[in-house]
Amino acid sequence: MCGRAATAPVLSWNEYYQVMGFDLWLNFKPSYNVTPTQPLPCIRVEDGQRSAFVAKWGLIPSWAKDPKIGAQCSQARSDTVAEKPAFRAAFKKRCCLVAVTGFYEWDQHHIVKGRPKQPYYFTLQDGRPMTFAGLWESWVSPEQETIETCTIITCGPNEIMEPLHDRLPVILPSNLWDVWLDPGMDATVAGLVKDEFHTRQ
DNA sequence: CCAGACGTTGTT
DNA sequence: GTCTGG
DNA sequence: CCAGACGTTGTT
DNA sequence: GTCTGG
Repeated sequence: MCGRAATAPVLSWNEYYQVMGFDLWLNFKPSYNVTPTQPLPCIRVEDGQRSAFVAKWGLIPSWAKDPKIGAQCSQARSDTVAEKPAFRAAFKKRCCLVAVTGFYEWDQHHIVKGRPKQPYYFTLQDGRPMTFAGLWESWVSPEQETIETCTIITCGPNEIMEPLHDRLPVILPSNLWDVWLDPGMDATVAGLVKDEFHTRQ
């Protein structure tokens, strides 16, 4: 992973879809700056098969009366996600991958360090898309409209992020995708939260 | 018992 | 849905 | 987090 | 200044 002053992603979405192994995804409109409540491309396992879906960023728990809570549930801390009422149900049964080409993070220490106030764009060093550990949820509105949402897991910073910011999305290497997606592997998943989340990528 | 929260971030 | 605070 | 708004009405 | 929406 590396950070640079914010610029455009390095992979086209067509290339991205190919790398991720999915067909072109007609109902997702790529964006250079996704914000909470906007759609993100996700991957989950249904009947033992990976499938792609689009979910609004910002998890709305199934019990929510007001969907606005979703905007505040755009991230879930790795150290508490298993217990928090808003996330624990999804954590047990609805882990997903969130697929992006990169992400922005603002410089938390710009004033103290005398740096310009600006966001940085982070990608993997080789420019491949990256895959966040996420959760998804399904919420039914009073009008019986179903809304699928997602959140991303965050952990502490690695050595690259640390000078800029104290949080970092959990980026799963490809050998952990199936582990994270397996709904039957609670113990392993819990282990991931405690251990792998804090390793460096 | 009922009512209300349920989350993250930041903080010169 | 489930927990906490009053 | 940042960006952008920042009002009024009504009241089974 | 502070809240809301993205």
